[in-house]
Amino acid sequence: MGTIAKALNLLNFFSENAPELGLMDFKNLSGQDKATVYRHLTELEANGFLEQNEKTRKYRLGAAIVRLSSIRERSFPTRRIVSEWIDRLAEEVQELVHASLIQRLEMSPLYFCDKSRGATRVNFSEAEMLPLHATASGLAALAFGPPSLLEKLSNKHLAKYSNSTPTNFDTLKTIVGEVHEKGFSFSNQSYEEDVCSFGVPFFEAGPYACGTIAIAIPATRLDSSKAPFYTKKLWEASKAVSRELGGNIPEKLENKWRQAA
Amino acid sequence: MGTIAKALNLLNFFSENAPELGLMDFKNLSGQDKATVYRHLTELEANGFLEQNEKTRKYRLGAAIVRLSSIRERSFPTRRIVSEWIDRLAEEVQELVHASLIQRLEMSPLYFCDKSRGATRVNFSEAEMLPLHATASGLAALAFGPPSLLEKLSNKHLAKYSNSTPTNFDTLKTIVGEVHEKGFSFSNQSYEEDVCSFGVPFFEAGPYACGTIAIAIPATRLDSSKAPFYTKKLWEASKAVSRELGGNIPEKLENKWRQAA
DNA sequence: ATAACAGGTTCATTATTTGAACCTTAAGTT
DNA sequence: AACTTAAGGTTCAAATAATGAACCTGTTAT
Repeated sequence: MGTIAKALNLLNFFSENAPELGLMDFKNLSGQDKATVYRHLTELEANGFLEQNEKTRKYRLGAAIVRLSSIRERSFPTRRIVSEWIDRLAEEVQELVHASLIQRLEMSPLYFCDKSRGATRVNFSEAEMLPLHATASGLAALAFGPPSLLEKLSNKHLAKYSNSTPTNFDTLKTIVGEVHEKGFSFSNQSYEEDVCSFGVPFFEAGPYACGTIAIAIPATRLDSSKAPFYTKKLWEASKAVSRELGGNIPEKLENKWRQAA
Repeated sequence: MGTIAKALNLLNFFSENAPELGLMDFKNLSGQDKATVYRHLTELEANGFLEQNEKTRKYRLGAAIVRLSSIRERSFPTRRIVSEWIDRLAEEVQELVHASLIQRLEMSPLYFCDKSRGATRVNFSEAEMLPLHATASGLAALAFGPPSLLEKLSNKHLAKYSNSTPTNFDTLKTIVGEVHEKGFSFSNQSYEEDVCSFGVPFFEAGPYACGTIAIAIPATRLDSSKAPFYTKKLWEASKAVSRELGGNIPEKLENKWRQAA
């Protein structure tokens, strides 16, 4: 891991629950030497990627990130477009809905909205990258994203998150094949115990998905008779999002959705 | 400049007009060796800060930036809060309004909205950092932000952007004193020829401003009798934004505003 | 066919990053 | 008031990672 990666990786320790971190937090979380971490933090701060609280000396994500994000969103307004439809979908299904983008061999959360009403709710963090092989999002990405994704997983270790996580590549391949066949993915507590989810891909340009939309539901609340309702709503949302992003649902997939609905 | 700074600096070449850049663009813009730039780009991409268009091989800002920005905004929703009031202010004054945050010795654009109707409009880029000594934003930051800002400028070269840019530190100090006295800043084409602007500080925590709000107007359209109207509207917006951010307008400043209005 | 150019790669050289140890400040304890 | 602890921050020789000239590859234009 090069210096740049080490420095950027420090930013990944922030989350909604940990919006401010001190030098020692970074040291412990990253396992790097204090001096190294300190220099990286200072350099990130000098470039506006971090800001330091003068009093507590803790660091928080900086203005440069908001500025760059804003530039990206003005040219590729993925998040704005996605968020509108996710909000609507969350309202309709009354459950947590999230959208994520394919980033290397993980899914990077882009937006989420939780309108669930039951006694329990799914814990979702925008800071946490999602694995491809263990989540409905990831499976939809593997089935409809660039084929190279699945290939690249073939020689990777598939981490076991729960009893139902597919850890064998051939099993995964079979599952992905089924997802491709059905036109949506389903995860039964394969990432987090007690959470089930449905996922569909969305498209920005070219024949392969750039991201996914998923509904996550506490397993105890899942009513399997509602599955067709969830998938139908996901398809509608994906079509809307893809259209607005200037993307096309591949013809074969769109036919599948039309027939099933 | 360390490796990290060199890599992060590459991200600053993006703008609304240049949302995608190729290897050679970065090489020319940064003046660095092609191999160096390439490795930096790859490392940024591996960490999600860039994405590469498979066909054109050009790079654009990546999903990680949007994700991190979203984490920051969920904990410190500066941009969301500011944007609401900027939109409203822009509607009221029918001119370009922007908010920027103090970042080191520059102002980092946070949000802007242009509702101007005249024949000309101010060209504003979210990608471009604003100098402290030559813009209304910067002067408001110098007058009401941390006093260390002005101190740090004392041994810096003050770049001359136009005939009316203050390039002498003592002149600048006098101007900043006047801004402090009046409770708002005014720039008469001191950054861009043909653009005048009014600026006020806003507050998040502590006694010093964290950012500024400014109205930018083509010089030819400026009606000086409207100055009291602009400053009054700016004060209202700053009070609203600061309140929502959990900040306080320092008592002396608030009194000044109350008397002038 | 060939030239021009952008993207991408290599490897010996060079310069930067690294980390153990040290310093400083603030808060809590005796 | 002296002591302890822990966090932030700094130093400098040693070690490692970054660098850039030259080279390769693929695409486009003539």
